[in-house]
Amino acid sequence: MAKDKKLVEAITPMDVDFAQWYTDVVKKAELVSYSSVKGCMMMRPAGYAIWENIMQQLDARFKETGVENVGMPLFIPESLLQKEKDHVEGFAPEVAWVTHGGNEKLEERLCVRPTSETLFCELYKSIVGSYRDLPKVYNQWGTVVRWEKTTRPFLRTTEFWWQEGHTAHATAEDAMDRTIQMLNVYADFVQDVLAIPVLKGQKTDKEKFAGAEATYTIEAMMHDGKALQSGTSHYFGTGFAEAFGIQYSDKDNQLKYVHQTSWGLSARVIGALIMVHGDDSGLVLPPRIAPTQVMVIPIAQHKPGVLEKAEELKGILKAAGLKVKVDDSDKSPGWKFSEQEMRGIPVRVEIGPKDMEQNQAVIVRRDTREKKIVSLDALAENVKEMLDAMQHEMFERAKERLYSNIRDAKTYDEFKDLIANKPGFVRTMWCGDQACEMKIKEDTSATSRCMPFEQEQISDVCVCCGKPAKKLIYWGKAY
RNA sequence: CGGGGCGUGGCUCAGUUUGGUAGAGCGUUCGGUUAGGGACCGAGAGGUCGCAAGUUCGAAUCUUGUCGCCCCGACCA
Repeated sequence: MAKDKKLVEAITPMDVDFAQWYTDVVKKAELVSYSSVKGCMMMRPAGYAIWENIMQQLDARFKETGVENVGMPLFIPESLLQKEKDHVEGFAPEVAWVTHGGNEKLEERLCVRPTSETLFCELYKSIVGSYRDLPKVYNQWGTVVRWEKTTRPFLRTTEFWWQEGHTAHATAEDAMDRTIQMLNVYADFVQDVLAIPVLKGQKTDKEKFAGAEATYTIEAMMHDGKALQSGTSHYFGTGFAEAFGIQYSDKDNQLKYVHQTSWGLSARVIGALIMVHGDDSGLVLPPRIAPTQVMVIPIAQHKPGVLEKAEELKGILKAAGLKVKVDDSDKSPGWKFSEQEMRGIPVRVEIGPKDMEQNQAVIVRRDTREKKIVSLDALAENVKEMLDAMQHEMFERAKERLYSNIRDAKTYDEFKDLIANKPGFVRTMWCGDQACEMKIKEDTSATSRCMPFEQEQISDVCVCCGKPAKKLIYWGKAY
């Protein structure tokens, strides 16, 4: 067995420099390339295929709940953006403006959508008149632009891929139900498919979406203990409806404002996939999201029959419903192994002359590197079993890491010590006062992540000011 | 927007202190040998040194300006 370092010489080890490790993995797995516009990334086939799988599987889940897809404009007139006060204040600092069409200066400048609440409001105003028109549960897949100061592939880019759902309902209850329903869709998807455990809860007023009455979030913990907000669902009440005049005639013949929601999940979750599951050899993809689940690697492929056998195995595995490729490139086997590992392909099948003599193949699991010699007659069953075990154990491992890195603090000294010296989240009681939130951020650079739905009383007083506690809340350093 | 770093073949970089007309490794192309953890030999292709102005007989190197990127902080999915 060769020295391990040879396998990964191109990737900076996580422990040495986590940020550099992340960048290396993104590049070596060929997920993206940088474009000539700062913060705009070009998603390459390996990266886009992951996003395609996310879109397909999430979209299917949306549609089961009655979501309909639409396509909305890229541009928003300044006047439209400005209709909701909190919203425009929140987004104005980071929008890109179009001032010219061809050579003509525009009478009114247009912003490139940073999010599309205002556009959906414009649409709903024109198509909702009666309670019979409700609810409207629309979603769009697309990109938006936010002029970020600093950018990193997937985690924070100027233009990013996402979906944004926007709904209008007759009652506050219906809107709130939808808000929570979509948060649960996100949580289930991220946990079941991406194998990333999340904490569900509500954002504080300080952290909530510009224009929302309440924001709910799923928070994931990266390998370095930092938080990544991985999906959000907002309850708007009638704020936008009042600003945009979206009213309907109810059964009682009264004119009423609609109650709205919006919810979004972005390609940022690919960053979470990398930072939750990746290791020093590169990406590790959960089988359910991997664009290629099995790579068949022929050994000594020039020898008669080897390539043919590899293709035959691919056929068998495909017939069993798996996504399979054969690496028939003119590289050495060692190269191909490393390549498969960097790209995070869950299982590889090694097939060479020695195996063929014995009607067997070697199958290797990406996350644990567990090797198994299996009879070709039972190949598909064994590979499937391995994929299932991997999916399951990846989630369990991540969950174990998440919960073992959440610590309770009752006093402020304890809190500061934990934030400074331990990776992960800290759980405390909080008085609900924004002043304490600001002080904590000032003192420790940690921000509130969420107030979990399952509330407990772990102390009677706020960890910061000592006043009576109102909420159990998670804190952490965030991406 | 503050702090730090960096712009030289596709990539990573050396050369800049002391000015003399551009180099290495990797990749790539062709030919051959190899093959169970990043194989090897031989031959080739590929660069107005980020951009602009200046100093000089002569600038990758010195001066001034400018643009861009990366990393760390303040804000966001």
